[in-house]
Amino acid sequence: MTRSTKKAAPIPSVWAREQRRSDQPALSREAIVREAIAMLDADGIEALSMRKLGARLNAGATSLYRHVATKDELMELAVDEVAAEIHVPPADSPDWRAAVTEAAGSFRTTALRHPWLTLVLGQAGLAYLGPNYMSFSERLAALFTAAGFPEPSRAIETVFSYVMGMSNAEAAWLTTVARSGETEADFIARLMPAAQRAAADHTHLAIPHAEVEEATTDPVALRDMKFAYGLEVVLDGLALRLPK
Amino acid sequence: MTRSTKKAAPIPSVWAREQRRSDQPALSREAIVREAIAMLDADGIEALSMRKLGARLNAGATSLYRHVATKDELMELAVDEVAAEIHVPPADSPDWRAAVTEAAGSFRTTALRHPWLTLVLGQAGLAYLGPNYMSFSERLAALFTAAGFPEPSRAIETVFSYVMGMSNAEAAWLTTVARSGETEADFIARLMPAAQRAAADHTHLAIPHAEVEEATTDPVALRDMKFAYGLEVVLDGLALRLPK
DNA sequence: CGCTGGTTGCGCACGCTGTTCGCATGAAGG
DNA sequence: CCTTCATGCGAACAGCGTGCGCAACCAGCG
Repeated sequence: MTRSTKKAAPIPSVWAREQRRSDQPALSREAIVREAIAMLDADGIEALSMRKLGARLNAGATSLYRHVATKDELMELAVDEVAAEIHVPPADSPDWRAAVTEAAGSFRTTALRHPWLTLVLGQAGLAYLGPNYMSFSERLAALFTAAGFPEPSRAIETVFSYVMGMSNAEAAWLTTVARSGETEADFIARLMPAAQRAAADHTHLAIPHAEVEEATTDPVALRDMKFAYGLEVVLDGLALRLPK
Repeated sequence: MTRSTKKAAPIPSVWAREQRRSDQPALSREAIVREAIAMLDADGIEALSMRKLGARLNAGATSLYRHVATKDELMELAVDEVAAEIHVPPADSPDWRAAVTEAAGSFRTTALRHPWLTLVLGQAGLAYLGPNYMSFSERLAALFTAAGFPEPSRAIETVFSYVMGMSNAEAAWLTTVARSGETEADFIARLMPAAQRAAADHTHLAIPHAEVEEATTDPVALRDMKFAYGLEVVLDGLALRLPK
């Protein structure tokens, strides 16, 4: 509590005036974005408000607007900041499939670490031209070009759509789990009876016993496997289109 | 204007009392959901508020809560209503690839007709157990099972993730275009110089001339082609996993 | 040293949101 | 006619993003 901003005196008095404390780093765009990301990660996308964010920075809500034009702009900054965490192997990697798998996995783990990422990305389309996001795109393009694809952007859109769709669904699921306050396995175990009952009328929706087993013991591994499976499918399909 | 709800008299007078008009279908869950979908389609997801929705139905905002528990529930109802528009061919179709292509295309056109669909779907994970959505899942499962996939849910998740990711990106793009008030081709033509300039520093992001040409003349066909391309890739990859 | 101009923080206020509560109305059943 | 019940809704609450104008500070200059 470096600054005690009690509202104390409702009467405007020169004497009872708070001193401007210039001890801490004050307010900066970097600090604001960093704290916003922390709040988004911790409490989800709808828990972030300019007022709460200001409070966490020992500042008033409207002070933020000196460094950030609008809340939407703040979200764009947060997205671009987080985009820096995505690792894309260099274009001269010997094995393009391994390299793409690495990039896709890196995007996924980033999206799961920041479950709001895909939501914000989906809401604003291609309006994100932040430097980190552009360099991410650039590296992807280099990778697919080096792999020998005649139309790399087609291949990129295909694999990226899959990765995005899967990550988005997983992030939404993890958000639901987090809100329940239980572990993923416990949450699944609790919901399973209801799911079985709902699937009872629909012949083809039955869940195999083995999957129920794994979902309640190691749900993380199950999700990892599902993601890897679909990615292999997409890469197999793409490999067919590589000129020999 | 069947009911003129002027606030007229601030003094509660028995004489100046509005007659309860029971001429129109009044208020019903169906009517509310239908009108909500209309508003969502017309003005986007953030333009829908309970007050505006009530006004469109010649009703007060809080009256809606007699038929709908909360706004989130209303969105779930809207999603399920719209899910009925998705067409999935019967399981005994002779050509499974054609059938899946049809289903995927139907999902995409539905998602583009209601650009808020993927947003809502992504925000709430698997919490959607509406009857229409379940029957959609059931039909998909039947289709992939009949096609001969040993683990149909793997295949479904793969192709659905792709379709979802692609549709979401397209819907976001179309929303941006719609907000500009221009046609898609005009919008692209206007943004192209900026895009070229932004890509100038990034060697691998150059956009082929042919694509620029088509994007500014027939953007719809270009998007159709991109979607079809990626879908073929995924289906090729899946076909490799079909037991011969 | 004093003055001045620009930057930064912020209290206030506006219009909007989802939702709760309690009351008033009309229809239905006895 | 009286009672019960479902329905509509006005008022109110807490919260939101954000524009405005003032107060406090810092840098540079005379």
